[in-house]
Order: sequence, then C-alpha cells, then structure tokens
Amino acid sequence: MAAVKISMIEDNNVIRKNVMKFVARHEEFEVMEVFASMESFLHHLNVHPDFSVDILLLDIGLPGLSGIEGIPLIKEKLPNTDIIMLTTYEEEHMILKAICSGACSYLSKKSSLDEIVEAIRVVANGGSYMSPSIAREIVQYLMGGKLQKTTILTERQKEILNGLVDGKTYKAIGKDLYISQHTVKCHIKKLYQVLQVNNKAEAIAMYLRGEIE
Amino acid sequence: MAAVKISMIEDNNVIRKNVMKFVARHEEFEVMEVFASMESFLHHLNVHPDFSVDILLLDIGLPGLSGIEGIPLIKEKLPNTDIIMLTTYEEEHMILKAICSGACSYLSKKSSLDEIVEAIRVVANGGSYMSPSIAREIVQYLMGGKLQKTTILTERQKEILNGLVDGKTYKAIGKDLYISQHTVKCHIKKLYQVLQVNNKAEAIAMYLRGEIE
DNA sequence: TCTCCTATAACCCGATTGGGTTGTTTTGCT
DNA sequence: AGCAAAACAACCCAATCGGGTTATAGGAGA
Repeated sequence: MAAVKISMIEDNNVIRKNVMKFVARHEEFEVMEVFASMESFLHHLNVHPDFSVDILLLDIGLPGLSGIEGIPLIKEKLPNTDIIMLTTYEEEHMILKAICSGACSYLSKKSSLDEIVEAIRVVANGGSYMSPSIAREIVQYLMGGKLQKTTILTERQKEILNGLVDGKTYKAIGKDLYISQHTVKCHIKKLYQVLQVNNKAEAIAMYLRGEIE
Repeated sequence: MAAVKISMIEDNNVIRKNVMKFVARHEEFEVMEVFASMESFLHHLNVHPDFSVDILLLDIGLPGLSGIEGIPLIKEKLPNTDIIMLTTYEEEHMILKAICSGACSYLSKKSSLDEIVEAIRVVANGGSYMSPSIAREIVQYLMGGKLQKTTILTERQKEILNGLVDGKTYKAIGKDLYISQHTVKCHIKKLYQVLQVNNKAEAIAMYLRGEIE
C-alpha cells in the first residue's frame, strides 16, 4: 500500500514541527507541506489544484479562519481527505460542531505523540479515533439527559406533534387523524401548556432537540 | 483506590469465562458475580438490594430481555454503574440506541482481551472507550450526510433562521437585529425559497435535523 | 358511583404568518 | 464603471395560528 499522505494546519510552530517530525519517522506515512493558517492552506489548494492529502491534522483554534469554519471549505475541495481535529478546547459544542462539519476524529492536545500516530493509523484504516474524554462528552450529548424523561405526552398529543414537526397545518393534521381542525387546535393548546411553550416553533425545537419522549 | 468492581452479563459461557478470567488477572479489578441473562441479573438485584458494581460488561444480543432493553432497568437500580456494551452487531441504530439508553462505551467482540481491559481502565477513569469502527459509525451518524451542503444561506438569513428556531416572532427578530418586521418577513420569504419549504415549521425542522449549514 | 382526564367539537377575535408587488441602498465582483 | 446580489423597507390580503370559553362522550381510578 502506498504511504498515507499527511498534512497539518497549526499556527504553533513548535507543536507543528514536533508532531510532523515524529510522524515522519514512521515510514508508512508521507509528510506533505504543512501550513500555519487556514488561509495559506486554502491558497495552496487554489494554486495547486492537484494537491491532495489522505489525512489532515487540523488545529481548532486557528487565528483568522478557524479550524471549524474551514472544514466545509476543505471538504469541498478535498472530499476524500479525513480530518483529525487537534485541540485544547474540549467544550462540547466545539466538538460536535467539528464532527458535524466533517471531522472524523478528535484529539486532545494533551495526547502523546504516540497517541496521535495511533489515531492516524486508525483513521487510515477507516476507523475513527476519539480521546476518551471526548468520547465521553459525545456520549453525554447523545444521551442528552434523555433519561428519566418518560413521556409526559398522551398518544394523541404525540401524533399531533408529529404533524406539527412535519410542517402540516391544523387542517392537514385533522385530515390525517380523521378529526376536525378545531380538535387539533384544542390538542395543541394543551400540548403547549404541558411543554410550557407558546408556539409551534418552540414545540418543534423541543421535540427535535430530543427533549421530549 | 479500592478495586474497581466488575460484572458481566453474557449468555455465551466461553466468552464470559474467558473475559472474566483475563480481567481477574489484573489486581486493580475485582470480579463480582457474573450472569448469563438479563433476567437473572435483575433477579439478583432484587434479592440482594445492596449489590453494586462499578462497571458492567453487557452483551447486546442476549436471549430474552436484550441488553438494550435492560439498560434502563439497570440504570434505574444502579445509576452509578458504567455500562460497556459488547457486541457483534455493529449496526448503527443498535449502537445509538444503546448509547442513548445510557451505555457509555461500545466494544466490538472482535476486540482483543487487552482492548477490553483497556476499555475498562478508560471507563474507570471517567472516560469513554469506542472501538474505532464504532466511533466511525457514530461520527457518520452525527454528520448525517451533511457534507457538501456548504452554506446556501447568507449571513443575514442564518441570523433570521436562528430567531425562528428560538420561537421568536417576526417582530421580535426585527427588534433583535435592528430592522423592521417587514424586512424580516422579506428575508424569510427568500429563505423559504432557498430551502424549498413553505413555513416556519419545515424550516426549523430542516435546521434542527442538521440539513442546513 | 362519582370524579378526573382525555378526546372530541365548536365559537369568537386579535395577532401572526405567507405570498405577492414595488422600491432604495449598499456591497461585491468583473 | 457597471451589473448582480443582498439588505433594507413598505403595502395589501387571505390563511393560519394562539388564546379564551363552552360542551359532550368515554375510560380509568378512587
């Protein structure tokens, strides 16, 4: 198998050089150009349209265009490049945003060089590496306090809520459930009381955020 | 620190004995009673209300009450026990269901004994261990085909959409952004065209399902 | 049996929304 | 400099929504 091509975007010179030097010692990896900013990387992509890498190590806290903001731009040009985020900021929303944007792995900068290389190997083999603390946060998010939130809604209310989420009008929901639109409205009024919201938008948001049922 | 108390629910005698024998060799772990079915475990909990473990290895494909179905029941009695799922079924929905139910780690049965012990250590330290292939699936789920959907919305439209998602009226959004409600409506009209929806509900649903930005 | 709750249905009324048109101004790109 | 796009603003109008009240029928539980 050909060597796995690696690149890195990291503004801290010391970290960038150390990591890439260590990676380069492993002969299954081929270290490509590295960059100190998202802008310089994107510029390089424009100037060299043929440039590609298999795995990109990406700092989340870059000055200027941040790592997260850059992910979609990178994926646009290099859809087959796997991105490993490197970061000191382990805040939940950052992590989720990065993963949702297309990063496939997430490493704390506290990780050892060996751990970084291990992560690269995992990703090269089609897996996804997560630092334990980060995995834990993702799990927390997925669970989303969903425990012990055993349905407060009646069956009918759930059916109606589903209609709302689908963007249906009262009339359409009534038609679906073979009841009048008046009745639909009546259910919805009670629904709002139970959920402590005042309109469709909030009810839908609550439902889709998984805070119900 | 006291030994970490470990138990296991697994119907396959060979696997159960091998794993627990290996775990027992590590003196930081204390192997407790093990069980061949969810029912016998739950029964044990009822008979011995003081029984507790720190970490429970749980087979997902148990006969009778499955591992996933049992998680909420276990969590009810032992809220502080961390659950590590062991499984051959790596299907996405199984994994997500297990995690959403309260499992904190997920191991493929292909994992080596060393990997299992490593996972236990990680969990005992408050982390969460994921097999690379499973981490990948979770990442896939979180990304949800969201790639190459590089923002179609303008900055202004995003701000407005955020207002909608928060359940605000046009008027309130206008106030927030220092523009008139007419203008807000105008933006929303264009927004709907771009997203190909006809009302707030669908736009919010699209946003919260992560199909935007 | 007699409540309590849910589901059903209807009415009124004001506020909000969605869709249409028509503009001016600013901004970005060529 | 000039064009296109986006942001801004206002008008009309019909449909929808949110909140209030009132009322009947059926099922669960005290």
